[in-house]
Order: sequence, then C-alpha cells, then structure tokens
Amino acid sequence: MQQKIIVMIKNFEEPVCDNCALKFNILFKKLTPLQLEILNSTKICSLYEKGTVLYKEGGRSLGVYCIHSGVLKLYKTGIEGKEQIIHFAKTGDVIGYRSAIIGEPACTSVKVLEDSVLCFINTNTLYTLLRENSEFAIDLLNIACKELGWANNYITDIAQKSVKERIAEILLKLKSEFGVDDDGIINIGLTREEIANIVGTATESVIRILSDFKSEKIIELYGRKVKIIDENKLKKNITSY
Amino acid sequence: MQQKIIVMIKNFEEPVCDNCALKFNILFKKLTPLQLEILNSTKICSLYEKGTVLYKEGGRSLGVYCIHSGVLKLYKTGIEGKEQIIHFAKTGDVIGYRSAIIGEPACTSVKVLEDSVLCFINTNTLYTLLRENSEFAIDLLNIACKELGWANNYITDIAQKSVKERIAEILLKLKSEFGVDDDGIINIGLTREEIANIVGTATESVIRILSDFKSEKIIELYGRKVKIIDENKLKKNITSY
DNA sequence: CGCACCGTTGATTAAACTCAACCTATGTGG
DNA sequence: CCACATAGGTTGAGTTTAATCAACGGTGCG
Repeated sequence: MQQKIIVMIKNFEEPVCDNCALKFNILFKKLTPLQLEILNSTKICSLYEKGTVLYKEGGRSLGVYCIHSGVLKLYKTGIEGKEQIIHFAKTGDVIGYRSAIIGEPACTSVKVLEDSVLCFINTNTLYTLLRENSEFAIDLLNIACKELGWANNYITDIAQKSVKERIAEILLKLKSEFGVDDDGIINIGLTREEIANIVGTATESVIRILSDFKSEKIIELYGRKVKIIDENKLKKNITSY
Repeated sequence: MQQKIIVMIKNFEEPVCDNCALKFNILFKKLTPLQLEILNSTKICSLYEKGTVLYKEGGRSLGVYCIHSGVLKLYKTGIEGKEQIIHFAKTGDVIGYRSAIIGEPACTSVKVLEDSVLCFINTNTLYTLLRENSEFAIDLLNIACKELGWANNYITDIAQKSVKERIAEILLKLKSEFGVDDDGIINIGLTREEIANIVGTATESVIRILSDFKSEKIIELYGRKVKIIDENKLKKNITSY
C-alpha cells in the first residue's frame, strides 16, 4: 500500500516585536525598548492553521497569545456540548490573559477560524513585565475592563432581546469589527450554527431570520457571507434602551 | 400648619484604612504603609441609606467605591426600562473601577440595597496608586479578570439554560455569596421582580417557579427570604455542562 | 460512490411572556 | 380614624416565540 504524502508549507514571516505594528497597540506601547527586547526573545511565534484548537476550557494556562494576524473564536461548551461563542479575536488582540493572570484553568476554548500567526508569551514573562512596568499592567487592566463592559452589555441583550434583535445586532457588530470588502460584504464567514452559537439560539432560527431579512431586502446572502444593504432597516429591528 | 420634622441620625464609625479589615483583602494587601496613609487621607467615607442610587449608567465616573459594609446592586437599564441586575456587591468589594479605569461613562447603575458605609477613592488617587505600585495594579487586574470569568459563565447560562435552571442556580449563588442565618435562611431579601431581573425573565415566572420549588419541598419561603432545604434536589434542576 | 457537513423547510410542541384580575400589607392625606 | 393609593405578590387564561423533530437537497472529499 502506497501513501501519497502532501507536505504543505505555509510560510510566515516571524514577527519582531520591536518593529511589529502591534507595539503601537494599546497593550505594548508603554514597554521600554529593553522590555520589548525581552518580549521579543522569549516569545514563541507560530502559524496556526484554520481549525486548530489552541487551548481548551478547563485546561491550565501557560501564558497568553498575541495575535499578529488571523481570526479566532473564543467559546464555552455548554449544555449537551452546545457551544457558546463569547467573542472573536483578531489582529492586535491578546487572548488567554484571564486565565494566566488569575492562575485558574481557562474559562473558554479557542479555535482558529482563519490561519493565524500568534506569538506566545509565557506567564513568567508576562508577570515580569507587569511587575516591572505598572503602565503595562494598567493597559492590560484597560483591556480587561473593556471586555467586561462588553460582557455586561451582552448579558442584558441576551436576557432581554428577541432572537431577531440579537441577530440584527450581531450582523452590525460583525460589520464594524471585521469591516467589509470592495463589494460591501462583511469580511467574515460564519456557519449558520456559529451565528446561532453567538446569539444563543437554534440553527434553524438563524436560517429563518436571515431569510426574513433577505426577503425584506435588508441583507444579501452569499453563502456564509453577508452583505448589509439597508442598515437603517436593520437597526429598526433593534429595540434601543 | 405645623410640620413635625423627624431627624434620623445614623451613626457610623469612619473606617481607617490602616486598620481596616479590608486591607487584608485581595486589593489592598500590597499597598505600602505610606500608600495606605495616602489612601486614608484622600478617601471620603459616607453612610448611604437603603434606596440611594450611588451613580447611574451613562454618568461620568469620578472614582471608585470601596465597600466597608452593606449590600448594593449593579444593574443596567434595558428595554422599556426593564432592569438587568449584573451583580451584587458587598463588604470588601470595590465597584466603579471599570468606568474609572477606561474613563468612559458607567455601564451600570448602582443602588443601595442595605445601608452601606462606602469609601470613595477619586480617580487621581487610584491612578497614582496603580502607577506607583504595580502589585496593586496586578491585584485590580485580578479582580477584573475574576469578574470577566463570571460574566462569561453567565452569558452561557442565560443563552442556554431554562428559566427554572437559572433560578435554581441563582438561589445557590445567593446562598454561597451571602450565607445563611441561624435558621438557615439566606441573608438577602430580594423582591420577586429583582430575582426576575437577575435571571432575565418575567416576575410571574419567578413566582410560579419558586412556588413549584416550594411544593416540591426544595425550598421554604418567608416573605422575601428563602431557605434552601434540599440542596441536592435543587442542584438536580441544574443541567451541568 | 458514499459519507459528512451544512443549509433549508415544514409541522409540531413546549416554554415562557403577556394580560388581566385580585389580594395583601403598608403608608398617606383628609 | 377611615379612604385611598401604592407596591408587591399570586393565579389563571391566552398568546407568542422559539425550540424540537424530521425530512431532504446540495457540496466537497476521500
């Protein structure tokens, strides 16, 4: 029996913290040149292909990941394995810090949605930087607080809004978060099931509601991609507080 | 016409940070004696009576409150004024830091549920301490991360569990958070509507489910207070992941 | 080809909300 | 003191929303 082995080599440029565009991002902008050097020499960068599970809920954290490029989803596994997507992470985001900071098992799993170049920073280095540089700690605190604000909003949304409203909202959020291409199509493709797992509903409900929006000429569907053609009408589906 | 004016003076002992029991709490334990002194001399303590609204969603934050004693609820105002309770704060908790840190309007309103002695720390002092003492910043980061973990869990709960499960869970959470008195009755009294506003349901649903639990001999009701008499049966109402 | 995964549709069911009425306790003004 | 208003609690009936169940079509892949 013969096996054909296909080796696919995807190349990626190893990022250097010192001239990484992300150092201008909120988190790393306050690091000193020396600290950037420490970061650069201890970080471990790799390309993670679509579908890879980076880490799982309940697993012990070893550090944080800085997203140089790519898209990932953070989710919890709920009742009967149903996944609840907590949020998406993309270029410039840092994930895994919650678990690294408090030294508890991860509260979410992370899966690569689009090939990603990630820099891993171990907990020791993270803590060294946090202790040495309180501005850095404050910036990470900022990130955590922003996420917390979003989470609080989302609790209210899920608790009070209808499935239709939540889907309308998520479409707008995806648009603002991922942008649109030249044809105005939102730059992320999610399965119907994934959308359901964001807003906390059944796949069939998502299908029906997307199809409603389509027949009301509010959106256009291109497979997994969505184009919003009437943002105002879409917003009218959202009860504002 | 005569008016009878009743002046009620409630006394409270002004807390001194240096020997405040809370300094052993996670947040303040890393402050130096000097920093505790700064904290002590700039903080403003007051007694806030039940019913007082400390601050409102959307309002600009001026600092954080350290809870010396008392109970408060943090909530968002959602659709048609329906309140969504995000969480409760009690002795030893610090509230308002999210807004103070990121310099955005508050994302929740806060109301006093039980007379509270609160120490107000203005944003300047907070930032001074954060900058001077990275351990302090790390500890606040810890608090934010814990809250974030809880919020993520709650998103999954609300999205996936039934109202009955959520109520069962909240009763257990209230018990562990507030403890029970000598008769085993949970040390917090909430209206049916407030319970509804925690789990995101209608008041009537809470009434019906509590009454179900009562007739199944799982809980006993004493007005607004609840006694859990069969914790195992209550837990059976919660689907575990 | 056959399998797996995704998307779609229709029919049915179940969960929870809404509405309405009524009860009780508490507090208020006349 | 009574009359009344207010807020919280309760119950029942009817309706709505969304979940579930089932069947089926399309697509890509080994």
